[in-house]
Amino acid sequence: MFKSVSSKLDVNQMELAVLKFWQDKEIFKRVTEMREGGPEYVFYEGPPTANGLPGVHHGLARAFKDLFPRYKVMKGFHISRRGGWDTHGLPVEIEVEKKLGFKNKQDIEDYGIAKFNELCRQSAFEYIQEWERFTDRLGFWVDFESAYVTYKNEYIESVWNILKTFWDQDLLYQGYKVVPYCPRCGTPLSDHEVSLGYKDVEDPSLFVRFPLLDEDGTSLLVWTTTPWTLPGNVAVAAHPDEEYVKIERSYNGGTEKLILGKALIEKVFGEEEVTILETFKGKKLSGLRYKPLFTFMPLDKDAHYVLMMDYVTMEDGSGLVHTAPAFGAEDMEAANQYDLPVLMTVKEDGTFVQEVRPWSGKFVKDADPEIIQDLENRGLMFNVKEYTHSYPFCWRCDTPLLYYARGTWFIRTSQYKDRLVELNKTINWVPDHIKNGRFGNWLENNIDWSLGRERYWGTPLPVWQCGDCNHQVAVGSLAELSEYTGQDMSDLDMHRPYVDEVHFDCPECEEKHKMQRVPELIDVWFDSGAMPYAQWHFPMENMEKFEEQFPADYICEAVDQTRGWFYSLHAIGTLFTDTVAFKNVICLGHIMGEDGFKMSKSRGTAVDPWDVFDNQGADAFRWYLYTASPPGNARRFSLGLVEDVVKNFTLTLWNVYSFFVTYANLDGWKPDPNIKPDYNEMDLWLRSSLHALTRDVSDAMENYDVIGATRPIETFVNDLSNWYLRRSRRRFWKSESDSDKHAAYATLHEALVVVAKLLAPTMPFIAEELYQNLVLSTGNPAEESVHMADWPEWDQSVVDDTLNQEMSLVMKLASLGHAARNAAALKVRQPLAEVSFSTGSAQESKAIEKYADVLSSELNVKKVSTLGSAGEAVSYNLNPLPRQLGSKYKDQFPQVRKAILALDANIAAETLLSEKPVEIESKGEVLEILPEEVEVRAEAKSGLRVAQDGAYLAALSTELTPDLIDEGLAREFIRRVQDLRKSSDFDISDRIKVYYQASAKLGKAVESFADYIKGEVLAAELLEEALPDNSKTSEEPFTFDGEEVMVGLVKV
RNA sequence: GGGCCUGUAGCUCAGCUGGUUAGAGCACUGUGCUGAUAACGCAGGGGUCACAAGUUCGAAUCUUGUCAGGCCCA
Repeated sequence: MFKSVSSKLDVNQMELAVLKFWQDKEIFKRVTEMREGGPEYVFYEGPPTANGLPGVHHGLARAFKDLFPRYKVMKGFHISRRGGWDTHGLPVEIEVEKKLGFKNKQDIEDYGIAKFNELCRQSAFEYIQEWERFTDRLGFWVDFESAYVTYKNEYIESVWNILKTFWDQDLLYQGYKVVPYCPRCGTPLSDHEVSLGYKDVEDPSLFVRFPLLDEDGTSLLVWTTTPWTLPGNVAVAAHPDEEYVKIERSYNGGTEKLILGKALIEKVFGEEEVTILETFKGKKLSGLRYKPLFTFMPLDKDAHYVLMMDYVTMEDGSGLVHTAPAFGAEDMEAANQYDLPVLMTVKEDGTFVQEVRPWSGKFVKDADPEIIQDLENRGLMFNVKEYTHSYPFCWRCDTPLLYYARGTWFIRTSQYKDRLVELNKTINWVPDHIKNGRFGNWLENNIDWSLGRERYWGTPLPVWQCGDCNHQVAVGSLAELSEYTGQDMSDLDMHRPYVDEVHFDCPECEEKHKMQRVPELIDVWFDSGAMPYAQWHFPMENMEKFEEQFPADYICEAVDQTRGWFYSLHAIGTLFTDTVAFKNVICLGHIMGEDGFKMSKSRGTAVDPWDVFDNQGADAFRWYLYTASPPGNARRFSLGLVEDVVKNFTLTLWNVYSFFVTYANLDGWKPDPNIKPDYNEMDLWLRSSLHALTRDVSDAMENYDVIGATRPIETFVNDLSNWYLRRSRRRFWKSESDSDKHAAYATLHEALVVVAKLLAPTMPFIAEELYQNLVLSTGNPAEESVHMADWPEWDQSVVDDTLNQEMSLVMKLASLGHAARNAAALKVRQPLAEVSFSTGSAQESKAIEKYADVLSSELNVKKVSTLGSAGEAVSYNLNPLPRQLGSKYKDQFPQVRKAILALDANIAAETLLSEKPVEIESKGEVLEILPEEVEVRAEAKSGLRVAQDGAYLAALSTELTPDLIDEGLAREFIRRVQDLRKSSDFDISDRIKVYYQASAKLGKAVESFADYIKGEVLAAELLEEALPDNSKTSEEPFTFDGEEVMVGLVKV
């Protein structure tokens, strides 16, 4: 016996019971243990930070993370599924700052770094219980007990080891990075902070002459909106492939020559007439030297010439870009590429340095007018205008931000650019456009990884510097640090401020205790990217564990991680171990609110994941995420959308399942592998579909194609329910227990069990529920959980493509039959004498005969036939197929088409239907048109009711004989009795006596179909008598087709 | 401002290397079926395939530009 199943499903209750089962039986643990010794499949958990509540979007990532490990385990792989927590970084600090009401870094220093960091340490795990509860309820199996934590000493020590390795290879260096900087607060701002403070402001827009050294009277015309950066100028940038011109114009009573971008002549000169002397590519300007505007600063490198940069545009300005490396990111890039000097003309407080004598001590923006005046005086100013643009201000103090070069630490990733690109080519990206698009482009334009952060809560940069001779050493472990200090450092808390208190003697100049750690922490992305190594405390221990768990077979995060975790893993993998860190990656799009915009509380589009869990359940939540859109796309989300999954998929499956269990229990049926089922055509078709489904889902799983692994199951379950089961019901409830019944049960049981297994990775709860009842309650030997079972194999010999095609044709013809009935206003309960079908080809017509039984019972007709080529009932027309003919005849297609349509359709159709070609004449040429190049469409002549779709046609004879009418009445009668059985709460198998009193015509019909009626409604007797008092009856008589009847039922 | 992605029915999505009058499911209306079904079948309304230009015998599909949304970067 199977556990009896209600047709009503309480999803939440069912899932909670499954969760409890997993817990009680420690299924997750055992699933992992039982596969020990199997091949290893490696999954990395991209560590979240538990300082906020998990939301729907975390559900998305976790649902996708869970899928492939569950699948691979069923394929026999062993998987660790180790969890991890990201605990460092600015977001954690900001949360704590908010709580304490801090405004700036000074507040933190005043409060005390030790106390502050302690709060950060706690805050990083503030919602860890919520995360665990959420993860558990979603059914994401990940091992929290062994989870790695980025703030642990072992973790940090591994990170130090990697950095030390880089240091030894000269990959770690100090350099400049231009950052948005508030001169009043004395601090750089994060991108997030910068984006808070954009305002439209008016700034000067000036065109300045840069006179060429070797060509008197000729100047480069250079544009800038920040005059204060001009004293820092070291070069002018031009685009190598853009067109430039040298023009001549009158000036000061004589003439002058100016060089600028060709496209910008009008913008610059307006109405003024100028003579173009020469046009050339920017390349030609390369290396031209000009006279520096200012010479305040000493130069330690070559400067003041034209260089080639691709970022130069012809959008505005002059096409010649002033370059001051200290004050622009692109400028700094140029400086690195061309080895230009970096002139630090401005102090940290935003005033000019002493060397810039005329404006020394003046705030740079205030010096703008004086600089402009100075250039005017020297005849270098071409013109000055006002210019409105958007410029960032400090969100705290409203001071205009300066882009300003700060000293910081870098990793020389750009040196490995080619290798980064090369290794990326071996990674399987889903969707694949990320590989060469977003991620690939980012690698192609790789710049050195800016590693330093001037913050408090994070992994400290393990570089110590001598306060005397500036000698630096990198420290790769606590043991090394112990050696330097001569003290046991193994208990040191490696965070600030403790690590900063460690001093030791300088090995170079032997100054005592002069080695002091540099102030920086490292970018928190380095923490997460180091996770393949640091989670094992590699290389201090677990060497073999690391080898086994590296690289990852599969990782999955949202698309915002391209430059985050995906990059940090890849960069460290490439530089540290010269391999990829992951082989397959799914890059998810984000979750949107139901309006298609970012989910937002204020617009009311935010969804609490627990509402989904409690109402629709985790399975439907997951299924929606897998099937709604391709993984890389942004997807809309609302409770209603998940509800649709429950209604359309879960409940359909559940009802098939509950139908099966109900009847199997009634019949005492259980699977018996020793009985070979005697399958009928429907069974063969279903099994063929099932095995094809298993094949397709398996292939999709292997290719990380989530849609391909899910949507076909939906289609299958729909066909299972609405075609196989609907057409097979009688086989289950008929009274004989014959081999046909057994075959039906065996087929349905096999389908449900296989579907349960196919759903195990995606809908782990309902899969378990089905498996437990359908497999384990039979007592046959089996694994204890569907997740311990092996992934189903498919049998290619069972897959019959012809059968599948035939059946879909039959479905289509049935559909047309219904349409014809509908058009004739003849309800299905009214039997009809005959239906005829026509298809476009002789081949397809064979299926009509083969499946005549299915069609006749589905459509309630006595006879099924094929519309003959005799042609008495139909005429034909021809439809030339552009796909075939177009590609064959190209631009001749229109004429060919015309010629085909000009043929006598009936004659041509005869030929084509007998699979012979027809000839046409086009432009004097005789062409042979093949049967597969033309679709033959039948059209019914009069007297029949038809429905048609393309070449397919159903023709219904609508004539009603007295016998047919009586049978129709009998069926109406049956329908009323069945409704009454149901509303009287009789059991499906109850035998009854039927009493009735009917109007004359109906009474006669019931009498003549008495045996048929008794069989259908399980009646022992059918009596035209007064209704007994104890009978169940309807309040009113039933009326239909102008007849009337009272019915009373008594249980036997 | 740059890169990548997305835009097809009220909603969620298909539409393969160009091929007739652009499809499915949900929702809506009508109707039929049912001793599994919260369902299902059939029919109907609902589309300038975001917009514009181009290539082609033929464009939702290819090219270019514009607009809107998303993410990342500046």
